[in-house]
Amino acid sequence: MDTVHRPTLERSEQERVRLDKLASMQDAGIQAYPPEFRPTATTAGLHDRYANLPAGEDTTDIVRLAGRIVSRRTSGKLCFMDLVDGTHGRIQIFADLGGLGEEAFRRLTEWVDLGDILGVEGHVRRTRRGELSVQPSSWTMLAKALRPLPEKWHGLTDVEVRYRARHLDLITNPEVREAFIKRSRAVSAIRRVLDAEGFLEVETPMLHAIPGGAAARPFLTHHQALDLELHLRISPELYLKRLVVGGLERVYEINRSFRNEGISTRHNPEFTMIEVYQAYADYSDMMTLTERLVAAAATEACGGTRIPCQQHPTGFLDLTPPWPRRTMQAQVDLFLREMGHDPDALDLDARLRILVAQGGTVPREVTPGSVLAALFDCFDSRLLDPVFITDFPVEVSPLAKRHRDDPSLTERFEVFILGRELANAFSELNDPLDQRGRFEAQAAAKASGDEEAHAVDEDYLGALEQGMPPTGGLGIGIDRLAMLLCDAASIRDVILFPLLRPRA
RNA sequence: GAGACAGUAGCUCAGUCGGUAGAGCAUCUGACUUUUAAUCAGAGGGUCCUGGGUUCGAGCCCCAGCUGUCUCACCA
Repeated sequence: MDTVHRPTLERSEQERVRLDKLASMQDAGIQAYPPEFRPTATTAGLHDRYANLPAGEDTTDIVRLAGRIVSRRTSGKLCFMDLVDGTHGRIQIFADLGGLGEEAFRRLTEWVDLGDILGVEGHVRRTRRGELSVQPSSWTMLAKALRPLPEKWHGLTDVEVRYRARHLDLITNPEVREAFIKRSRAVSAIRRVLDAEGFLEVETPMLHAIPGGAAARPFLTHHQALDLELHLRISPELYLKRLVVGGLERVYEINRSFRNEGISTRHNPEFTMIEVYQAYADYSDMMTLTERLVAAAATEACGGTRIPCQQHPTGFLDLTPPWPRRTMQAQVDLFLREMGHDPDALDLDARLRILVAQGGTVPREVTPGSVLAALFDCFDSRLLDPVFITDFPVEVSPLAKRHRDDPSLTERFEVFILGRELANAFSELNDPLDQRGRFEAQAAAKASGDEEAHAVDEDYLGALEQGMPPTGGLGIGIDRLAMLLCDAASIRDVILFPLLRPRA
């Protein structure tokens, strides 16, 4: 923890040494933080360009290279350093007395510490031991590091410090950097697919007077000038559908949403979703869209749709479309049969008893639909391979359109992978009177103590009354998708700065 | 919100039965012009998470607190 929180006046021995070196540079009239250095090469670029340079071979090619010094080996009149840059290659700096001259070499060994950002200019060569190197004729301190790096072999392992001081984590642990690059690639692949299909990326408010679009406890905040209680959004859904009413027939938002709930390996209070709305589409269109988006993300981030996975018994996770589609009823029947029950012989009371025996949450209002959903929740963690669970009961789906063949169900699905919900989608409810009725049922639940129930949103109802075309809507958890692609056990491994309690 | 586990040098970690605080890397000094976890010799570096308690004596035992991790609950 000292790495993170140390009063600036209390310096460790190593920090005092570095401050002394800084002072010594300043005494010599040399800037430790100069304004400019233009590299002409990158570490990865040099490895590409000189891949075939034989060991022991020298070139006359002069390059300017900049990056962080992560390792150093001095040997009398030689000094080997490893320099790392943003392309995340590693190039050896082969500094010698002959190449630098006496003063520059002495200053190098005197002033340069592990962790400093250095610029070097020199020629490219490959050493007899086969290490591609730059032999500098000059060097420039670009940023003196006043704190030491974590240990070179074990790196930084203390998870608390890794999250609080993510910069150290990124410098030290290459796999961490790789994970965030994968996440970024996945998101840009999703953008490319949607942009190519004519979707418009939009931004909607994060400050909501009425939090809607999901069942969740919101964060509260306050606007001074308007003297207004506001909530951080729990979902952008209702605003996005207003845009569809307004004629923006294909929209999406990659959004940060906020839910005032517990923190776990699968939950961060602020998290990233993508929501997509497409007019004149329904939930089966959203299923194929989900498959396209996830496949594109996996291909871009991992090079394919079959990816390594420690949590899967086979060691792999196959995301290749198409994925099976199964109604919630059929899935629950499967579970019940696995337990030795005959689903057709179970009445509501019997199902309720099984629910209680399984340790499930008994719904506030016991109906066939709510018990079905509660039973499903008992077992959903078993769904490892991608599967669409479809046709949710209307009671638990206040924003989804009723099923065309069964008004007690909705045209809704969720995608489960590794026992976790990855996506949630439906044919959007565009019947304003039905929607009003659903809101009122939610409001009644809220009045009887359900803190997460939906409130009646008159502005949204007004928009629906204007007429929303039949629309398919889809939400995908980006953090959870990133977890899959990165084979990460914790959501904190794919969120750069997960929420932690502040240190005093 | 509940339980289990953890916190010792800049980093990674030992620390026996309660009896002077340890190692490796890093740092400092010295040697070395082909090293790459470089090597060799020497040195410095500690609020043992915090606060109480027990004890002649606490890194170690007890209590409380702080922070984190995991599991559970709520949820995506």
